[in-house]
Amino acid sequence: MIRVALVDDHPVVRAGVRALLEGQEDLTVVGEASDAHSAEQLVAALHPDVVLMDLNLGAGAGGAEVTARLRALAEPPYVLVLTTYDTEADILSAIDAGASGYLLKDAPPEDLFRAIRGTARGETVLAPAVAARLVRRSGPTLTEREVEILGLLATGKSNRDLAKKLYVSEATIKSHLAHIYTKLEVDTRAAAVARAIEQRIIRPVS
Amino acid sequence: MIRVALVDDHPVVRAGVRALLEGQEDLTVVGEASDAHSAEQLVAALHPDVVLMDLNLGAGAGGAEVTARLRALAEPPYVLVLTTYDTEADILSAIDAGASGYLLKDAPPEDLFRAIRGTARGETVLAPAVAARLVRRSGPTLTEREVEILGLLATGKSNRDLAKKLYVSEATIKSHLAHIYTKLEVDTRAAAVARAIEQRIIRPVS
DNA sequence: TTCCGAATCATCCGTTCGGCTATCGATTGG
DNA sequence: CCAATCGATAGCCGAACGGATGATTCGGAA
Repeated sequence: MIRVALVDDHPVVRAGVRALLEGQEDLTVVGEASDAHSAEQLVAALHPDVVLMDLNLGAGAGGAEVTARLRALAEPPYVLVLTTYDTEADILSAIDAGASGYLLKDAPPEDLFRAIRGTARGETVLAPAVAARLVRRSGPTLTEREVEILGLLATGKSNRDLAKKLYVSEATIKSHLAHIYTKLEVDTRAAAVARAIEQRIIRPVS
Repeated sequence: MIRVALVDDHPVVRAGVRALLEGQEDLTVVGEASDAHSAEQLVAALHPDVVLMDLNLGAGAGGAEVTARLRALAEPPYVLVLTTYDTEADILSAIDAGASGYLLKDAPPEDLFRAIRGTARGETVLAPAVAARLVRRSGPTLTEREVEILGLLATGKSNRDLAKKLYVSEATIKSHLAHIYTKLEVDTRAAAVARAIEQRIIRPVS
C-alpha cells in the first residue's frame, strides 16, 4: 500500500485526487494539507511514501521551498509535483529541491496513478509536456541575465534604467535585448514581455 | 434533490467536485463532460438543474459559448461558472451568455454548495473576488477600444501598424496610448502590456 | 438640453529604441 | 587545448516613441 499525502490549497483538487486515489487498491491518502506549515507537520507526523505537491500554495512559502524542507527530513518522502502550469524556473527549482516528478493537473487519472507508483519506486516521472520543455529545451533557452532583463522590462524600465540597475553600460543592455529579441522572435520590448509571460519565462507579477 | 452536471476538462477537478457534492444530501451529480460538444449532448439528454461550467475547456469552443447554447435550449439549466481565474471580459461574456453565477475553484466547499443551491433557486451568485471586480470596477476601467489596442500592443505592433489596422491616424493611436498609460499608471508599452496581463485585461496568448 | 466621456485628429519636440557591426575577457566543454 | 557561449562594451543612425497641448464630433447621462 502506497501512502500518499496531498498538499494543495484548492479543496476541490484535494477532494478530487483523494476520490481518484481511493478507487485504487494500492493507493491510500493518509493526509491533506493546504499550506506550507501544515504540510511539514503532516509529513513529519505521518511519514507518507509520496507527497503530491502543488507548487502554488497561495500565500506563504511556495511548493518548491516546502519540497526542499521535506526532502531534508530524516526519512524524506518522494515528492511528486502536481500543478497546473508554471515557469520553467519553477519546474527546475522544484526538481532542484528534490522533487521526483512533475505532473500537470489536467493529466488523465491513469497517468496520475502511474506517476505515483513510479515515484514510490524511486523513479523520476515527468509529464510529456514538461519533459519536452526540459529536454528539447522547447524553444530557445534564455540566459539568466536575459531573463533578469526581461523581468525588469516588464516593469517599464528604459535601457538607461536597466543599465544603472545592473551596473553595466547601455550598450550591454541593448546587446542583451537584441539577443532576447532574436530568441523570442520579436522586435519590440512590448512583444518580448508578452512572449516571455506567455512562455512562462517570467511571471506577470510585480 | 438538485441535479448537477459537470463540464470541465480536468478529470481531477471533476472527481473532486463530484466527491464533494455526493457528500451533500440534496445534491447529486447526474453527468460529466470534458468538452463543449459532449456538454451539450449531456444537458439535452439529462436536463440537469444546474451546470457547473469551466470556462477554459482546452481546445474547441469556450465555456461562454457553451453557456450561451445551453441557455438557448427549451428548458435551459442554470449555469454556474466554476473556473480558476479569467479576464474581466471572460466574466462579462459568461454572464452575458446567461450564466447565473461565477465561482473560483479555490472556493471552500461550503461556498460551492451555497452557490449551487442559490443558483438552483434562480439566484445570481458571484464570488466575492469576482463581484469586487465587477462592482467596484477594481482599478480604472478601460474602454473597448483601449483593450483592443492593448491586445495588439502585446503582439509588438508599432503605432503605425496599429493605425493601419484600426483605420485611424497615428495621432489617434498615440492619444489612446496616453490614456492607457494614465489608467494603468505606466509610461511605456512594455509595462502596459505586463500590467494588462497581470490585471487580466488581456490574455498572454496570441 | 446641457455636459461629459470616448474617439478622432493634429503638431511639436526631445528622448529612446532597435538594427548593424565589432571587439574582448571568462568560462565551459568537447 | 581550442571552439563556443556568455556577458560586457562601443558607435552610428534613422525610426519610433512619449509628453504636452488643443480641437472636433458624437452619443448618452444628468
